Amino acid sequence: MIKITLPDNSVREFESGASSLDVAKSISEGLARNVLAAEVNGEVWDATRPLTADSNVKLLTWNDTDGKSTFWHSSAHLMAEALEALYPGVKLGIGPSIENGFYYDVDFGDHEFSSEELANVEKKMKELAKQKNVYAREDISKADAVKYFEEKEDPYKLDLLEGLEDGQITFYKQGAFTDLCRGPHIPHTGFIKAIKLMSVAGAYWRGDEKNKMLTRIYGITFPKAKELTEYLERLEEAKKRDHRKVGQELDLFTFSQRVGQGLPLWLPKGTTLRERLENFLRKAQQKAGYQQVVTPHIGSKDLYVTSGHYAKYGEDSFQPIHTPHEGEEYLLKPMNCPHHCEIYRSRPRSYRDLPVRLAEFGTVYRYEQSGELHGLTRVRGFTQDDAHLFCRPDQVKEEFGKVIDLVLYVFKSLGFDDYLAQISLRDKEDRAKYIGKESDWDRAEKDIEEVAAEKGLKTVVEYGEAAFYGPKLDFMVRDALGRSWQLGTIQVDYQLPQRFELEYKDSDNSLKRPVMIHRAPFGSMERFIAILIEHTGGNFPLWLAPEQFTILPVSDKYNDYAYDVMSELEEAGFTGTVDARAEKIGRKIRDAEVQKTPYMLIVGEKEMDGNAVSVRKKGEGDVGTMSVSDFLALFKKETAV
RNA sequence: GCCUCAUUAGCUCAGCUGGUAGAGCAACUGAUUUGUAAUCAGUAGGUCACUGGUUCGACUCCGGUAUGAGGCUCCA
Repeated sequence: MIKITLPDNSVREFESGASSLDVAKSISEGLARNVLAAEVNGEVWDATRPLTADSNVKLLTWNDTDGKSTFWHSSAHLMAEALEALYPGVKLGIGPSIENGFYYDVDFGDHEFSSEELANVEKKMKELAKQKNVYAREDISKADAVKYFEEKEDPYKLDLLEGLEDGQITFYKQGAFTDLCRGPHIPHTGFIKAIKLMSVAGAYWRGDEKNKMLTRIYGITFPKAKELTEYLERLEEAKKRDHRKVGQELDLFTFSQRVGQGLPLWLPKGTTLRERLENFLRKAQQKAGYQQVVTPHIGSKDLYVTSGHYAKYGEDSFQPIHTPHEGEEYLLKPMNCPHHCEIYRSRPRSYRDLPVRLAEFGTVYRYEQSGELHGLTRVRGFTQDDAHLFCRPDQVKEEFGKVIDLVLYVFKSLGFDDYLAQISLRDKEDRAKYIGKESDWDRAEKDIEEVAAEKGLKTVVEYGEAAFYGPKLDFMVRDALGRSWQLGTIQVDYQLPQRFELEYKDSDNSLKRPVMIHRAPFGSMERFIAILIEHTGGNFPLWLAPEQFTILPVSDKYNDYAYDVMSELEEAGFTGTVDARAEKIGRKIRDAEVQKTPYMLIVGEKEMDGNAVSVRKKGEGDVGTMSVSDFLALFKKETAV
């Protein structure tokens, strides 16, 4: 007999060889019907795999992340089975689960697989799912595995096998399909009730562009049809909120072929939104002791040779601009830090001056591969809400902590409540891609980890995600649709101060080297606004809305009064317009609603006589008539950040 | 940059297997003076992304280029 300990610490006894599924059955049949996999001593196993020793068992269902990923991984196998049935001779690459569903990379040989064929594959999958084929695990020797795939002439699986050790290789079989797979899998295909193949895309074998391009088929599956419907509805909602679409509808920004790809043009309303955000941050930074600076959009090539960026990115950047006669070379600035370093150097600094905090909404230009460009989230010219903090080594932790406070204040003010801090450290093996002294790195990495812990941040550590000059703390926020975005970043840097020979006179009269902290709470204005648009669906908080109110006169007899009210509101610092068109009030309301204007003020006979406005709130409707001064008070209260 | 797909009026989209284009909204003109989500009528607007080719004839078929979309790779 073996002892199985469940998460609630209860212990049950079973005969050796019983499976997690048997454990589930002993609790309830209903549970057994929903068990997809089990976590056995911290490792995810097939629910059907025999337990042969005392173990801690956690049963995994659809509600567990690992349960879901097992479900989707098994779905990938199901799709592979359908593909083999429909397209004999296809070669299979890898088929993992992903955040939303799964994919399988397939080599169709000469056949060009088109998205129109997806429905057919889906049908076959449904057919196979109904057969409730069991996913069977089998240990196999490396030699036998190689033999199997040699006979099948599958170069990709053979490639994978090369990296595996004998004795650790398993096959999984369901129905007529056998795959090299570590597992685990759900008990049988019958669990997969709702299937949707989403799209087809190209993907290089092993993600290396030197390798052959395979056809990647994305799909998603669910244990219930209703969940698939809900998922598709969420996708629809995301599509509706796409910042590229909303940006066009609300006249925020545009692109022009003539200007160039990846170079956004900000329209008046978008500019207002952007300036409101900048002013908000400027104010917060002023309070936190930052000083605003302005630097040019280009800089001598030498500046970037000094910073080390030219060596690393020169080839993959916009190429230098040459002066006509002197043969000088300038680069469009890809970042602001070198310029800020020179500002630091502009005069001798004392230890009493530090920290020096230089902030700039600095526009930078980076050559991004054409295929990478995407709306406002990935562009070639963008503005960073940048700042560089020059401090003494003993101030690093405190300064870093203050930056965290600022970033969190920004998130809170803008309604991003769900976030995670990612500590980005060096790659554990490949150290060649980083510059600077080992001891500096060690210290910086340690500082970041400590401050994050002291601030009580929810963190994850990612190795290999550091910048080439130092470790980072990146904030990942989750938006209203549950999608995760990387926003603000804070980076510790010992390298640039050294390369630029930055110094300060310490209390003992010796020259010391300051430490730099790079930080950007928004990241870039462009990207942040894109995320904000999708987070809010274009329904910006009142204090950010480009047009905060529209005054709607019932007829042109009241236009003069409408303009009077507008002046009064504008004088109080708010922005809006009068819709003076010869349209009916219903039409004016509709247009203001479509433009997502937060407040509509309807004025006619009554209002003019009483120096009042009828207030209509977007999405809510009529909220009654009030005097202009009462409305102003309400407005002021609501725009306070 | 690579793979796949797309590009028709300012916007959203029709246009069957080749016979040079159409709607709704927007714009403009006129009428209407309007009370909480679209007033009516008229006018104008397109080298069908660009560029080669096949054809008696190309929006339609084929090649190239540009731009966009979904991926891959990349991201100071």
